[in-house]
Amino acid sequence: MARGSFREQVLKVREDAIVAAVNRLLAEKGFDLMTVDEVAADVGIAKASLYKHFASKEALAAAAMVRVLRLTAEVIEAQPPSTPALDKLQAVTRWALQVQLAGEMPTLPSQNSSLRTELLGSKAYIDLLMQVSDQLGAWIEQAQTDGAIDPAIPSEVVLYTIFARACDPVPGFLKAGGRYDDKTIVDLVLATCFNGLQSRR
Amino acid sequence: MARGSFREQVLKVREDAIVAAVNRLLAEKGFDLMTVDEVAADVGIAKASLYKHFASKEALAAAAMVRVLRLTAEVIEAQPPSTPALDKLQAVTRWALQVQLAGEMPTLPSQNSSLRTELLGSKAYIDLLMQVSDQLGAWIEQAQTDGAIDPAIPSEVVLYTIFARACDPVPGFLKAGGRYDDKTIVDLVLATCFNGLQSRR
DNA sequence: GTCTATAAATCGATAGAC
DNA sequence: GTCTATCGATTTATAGAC
Repeated sequence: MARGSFREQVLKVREDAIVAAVNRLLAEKGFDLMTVDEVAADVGIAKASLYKHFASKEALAAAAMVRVLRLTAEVIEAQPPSTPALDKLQAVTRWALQVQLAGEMPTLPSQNSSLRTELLGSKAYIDLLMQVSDQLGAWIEQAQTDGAIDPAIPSEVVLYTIFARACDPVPGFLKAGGRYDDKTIVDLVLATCFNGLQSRR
Repeated sequence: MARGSFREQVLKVREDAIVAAVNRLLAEKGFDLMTVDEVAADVGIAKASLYKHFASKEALAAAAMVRVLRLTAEVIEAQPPSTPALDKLQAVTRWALQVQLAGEMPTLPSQNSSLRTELLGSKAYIDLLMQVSDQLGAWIEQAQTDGAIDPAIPSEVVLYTIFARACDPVPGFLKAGGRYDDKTIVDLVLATCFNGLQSRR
């Protein structure tokens, strides 16, 4: 049992390294431009070895998405219960923007059908996605009850709008411009998202 | 001259058909998943003939982007001068959301470097991009002077935020949900963008 | 300029030895 | 499980006849 467990741990460490590499490459180049050869080279193993761990390129991407959803769930759970719902939502959104700005947010093309199939077939992915959505959804409705978030906006729209910050191109544009540091960019985008472009009087 | 002009017109019609097909395919599948074979089949000509009109796949994409920028410039010019700047900005943003929702907004991966090179090397693209940016930028600063748009937000951030509505995934998600018609979706996303998620009191 | 046919390169995936 | 070597399919791009 001890040797089996050790072996499993070695395996897990290697698979973690693979998923981390996939995560980085997905964030850098996206799914279509990421090649399995690159992933193998990045991890330092042969491509055939990689396919002993993951059945396909789509499975690699799904594993990276599960990883980032797990991190998201952890950030959600780390929010103090006494905090107002709006603040929790902003904190999670801020975290997502920071991850994206750090070049560590994997991005998937929603058009790719083979990828969609793989994701929808992954129980770990679906379960985590529902868990995250449910928790954020509860906060959204609480914030709307509080009057902090506009009750006229369907909670579904609020959820999608927050989710979309993870692949918002605006932070990248502002970073490329070089006029603002990361914290300022996050503050600007977060404020634009929650306050809107129009003046508040 | 007349025959030459006629020939040129025939050529132009064919090239317009090519660019329209590219535009549709870019909107549907994105640059990486769009193949030149598909474009040729869609237009109804051989692939080799296509390459007589455009030098590369990147050149095809650039032509589609020039097309949509031209349309954008037309929409901008069609705004009545007496309209308040904020209303003009909202009208243009609304138009972009409608085009995207209709599946006619070409989308390019900002990560692809060969594509970036092609776009930056296209004078027509750069000129139109600057023209559109300058006109929108002037309206943004006017709206900030009016107090309609928050003067605390750098105009650059406002511009990027409006530009980003052209590739916002939220309209597509809402459409896939099937609970709202196109006009409602546009209204919701537009309101979220300009008013923000938080309540206005 | 349009076609058929094919070159040239890339990439996902696998065979088979160790 | 890891490796080397390679298959098979796809895709961009071009050659050459008409």
